Amino acid sequence: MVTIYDIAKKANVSAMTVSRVINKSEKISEITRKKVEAVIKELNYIPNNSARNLITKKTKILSLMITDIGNPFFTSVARGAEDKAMQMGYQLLLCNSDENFEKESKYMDMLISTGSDGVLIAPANDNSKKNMKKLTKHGIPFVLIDRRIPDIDCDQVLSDNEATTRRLIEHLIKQGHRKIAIINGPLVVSTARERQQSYIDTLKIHGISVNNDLIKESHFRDSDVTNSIQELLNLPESERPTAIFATNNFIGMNTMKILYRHNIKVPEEIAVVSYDVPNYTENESILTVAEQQAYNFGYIGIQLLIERIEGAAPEKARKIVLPSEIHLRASSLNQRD
Amino acid sequence: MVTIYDIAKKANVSAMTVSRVINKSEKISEITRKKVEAVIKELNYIPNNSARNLITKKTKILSLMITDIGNPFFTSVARGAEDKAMQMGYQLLLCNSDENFEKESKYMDMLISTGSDGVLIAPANDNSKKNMKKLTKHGIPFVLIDRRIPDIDCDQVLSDNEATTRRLIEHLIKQGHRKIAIINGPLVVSTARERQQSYIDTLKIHGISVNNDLIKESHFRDSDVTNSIQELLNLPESERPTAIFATNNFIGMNTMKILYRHNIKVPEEIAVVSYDVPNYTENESILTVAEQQAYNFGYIGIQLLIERIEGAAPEKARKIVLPSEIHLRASSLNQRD
DNA sequence: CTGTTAGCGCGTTCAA
DNA sequence: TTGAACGCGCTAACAG
Repeated sequence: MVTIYDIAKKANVSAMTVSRVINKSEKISEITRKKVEAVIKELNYIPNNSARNLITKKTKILSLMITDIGNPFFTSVARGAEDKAMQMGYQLLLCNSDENFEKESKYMDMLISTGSDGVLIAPANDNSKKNMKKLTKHGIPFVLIDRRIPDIDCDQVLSDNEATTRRLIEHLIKQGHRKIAIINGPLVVSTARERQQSYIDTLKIHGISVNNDLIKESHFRDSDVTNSIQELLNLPESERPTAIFATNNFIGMNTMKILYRHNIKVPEEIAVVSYDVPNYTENESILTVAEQQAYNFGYIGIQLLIERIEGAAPEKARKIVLPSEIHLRASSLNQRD
Repeated sequence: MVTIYDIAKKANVSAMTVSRVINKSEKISEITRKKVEAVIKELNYIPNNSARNLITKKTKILSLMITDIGNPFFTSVARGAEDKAMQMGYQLLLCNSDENFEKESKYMDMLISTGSDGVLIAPANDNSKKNMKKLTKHGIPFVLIDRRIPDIDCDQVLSDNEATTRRLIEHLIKQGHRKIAIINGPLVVSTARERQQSYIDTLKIHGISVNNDLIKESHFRDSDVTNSIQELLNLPESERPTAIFATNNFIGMNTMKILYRHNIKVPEEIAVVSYDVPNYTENESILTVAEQQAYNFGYIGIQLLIERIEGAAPEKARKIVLPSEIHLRASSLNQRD
């Protein structure tokens, strides 16, 4: 391995001078700089980051903690994060928590050990608070995306859960629906809570009483909605929903799949709307969706994070809310429209 | 920051003993081990990898170089890679080359500097050979996935391009098609070449002459097939294809989209088959596809890589070929079937 | 089984 | 503008 000492010897300078050249110090004569640079190129020297990190405590590595890169939403988040990180000279470590606090914790230790300069995180659930405290204790800045955590005050990039849900539900109401079911993720996740609250509030505003039999809790990942839908279908005619609000893309996709299996016509028998889109690369779906700015969650998140790391951020935590765009499609539109 | 010395002092042992406990050395008495572990937990100690790497020359970081995490194929690859890496105690650095050699090179320098223990790479194209040589020069093992590179002998995980293409084309021939077009990626990519060769060979075997007007070169990413399809449609009736073979998922998806825009009925007017699937999370498409074991490309690739890194691999390079599974769907099936 | 010594490659601090 | 000494946190090699 080539070290600064090898360079120093060959260039007839001290190691320190070489170090200065590498770190683009100003206080180097043009002549010695050229000389050292020549030797560096000649010997194909690449600095040892481990040694450097040991002193500077900086790695130029950021961690991206998401629940699953397989979810198209997070795939786009990752792409946005990656683009910004690369642009700013950082590299990105990928972590999939699978909505699991323990797995998240394990990653957390690894990324602290590696010396991540910062973490962009969509926390598994409210328990993740412990992991956030751990980061704080280790002096590692983090930015929350998609999901907030009670009592954690930090930079955040969030969806407009209240407004988007309201628009989705009001759309259904306008289509004549009064019995609207919600199939949600676990309520230990902030987005699930906020979407559910907005669902309830919107119904009430429009004078529709909330029926708890129409509120189902499933999972955002591995969202097996078979039982939920079966229960909805088993309800007496008077209660049976004419529309379903799926609170994330997987739930939306699986809801469509299961309804299809039950030979239930969408939207004639049951209309469906989904928060977030099942597939960001395709656009031919019949599903009415609220499309989030997934890419920007990552891109802006990393931007906030780097500003924080490099001391370019205001002391006060920043909260960015990214509005969604609703695409009305066949799954929720009456034919007469 | 808590160091092994803090632990040592509090546990009344030497730093070395603490180090041994951390590294799960066998030669530690049960009693001292428990004692040390207790203090580690109490002080929330997390090892500093930079310091450790400085000595061991290992970072426990692997890099995954793919062309685009936004491509569902590579998303699954990434998930498989991540799972195996995590399981083996490694972390994964994500790199998107965007099918671009220059971008790949830039990442290459970064990951060498960071000290990746190894690289799992789907190379941008044949030019990537230079980057492979660079890795070799720096003693960094790598495993090629999806795409091979001429004259580079190393562990590889590849698709069965020849056989899968042949089965796809023979399926079309059996459906009565004789004028079969191919919309391909750039021929500087091995998979494009192999799929095209197999397409040509299969036609010849079945006594169908190859018409160069039916061979179109597009891109695997940003695959704008508008022109290619326009040209195909402009062909005189006698030459106009009755079927299209799309050589990757994006091309397949976009082909469907453009045909739809042209109001061309699939499969009645033009049948379509695609190598690789546009969406791994959904299964309701009408597109006939060859589904690759994307997850295993990543999972097995990382396995080979780690074996190589840890000296557990045979000297001879290993070549794993993962067969695809063909799903026959409406886009290529005659109604009378 | 445990401890001591030395040094990994580099940047900080200070002196020249 | 340049250099010498020191130490970051840890582990290899050896000694006990």
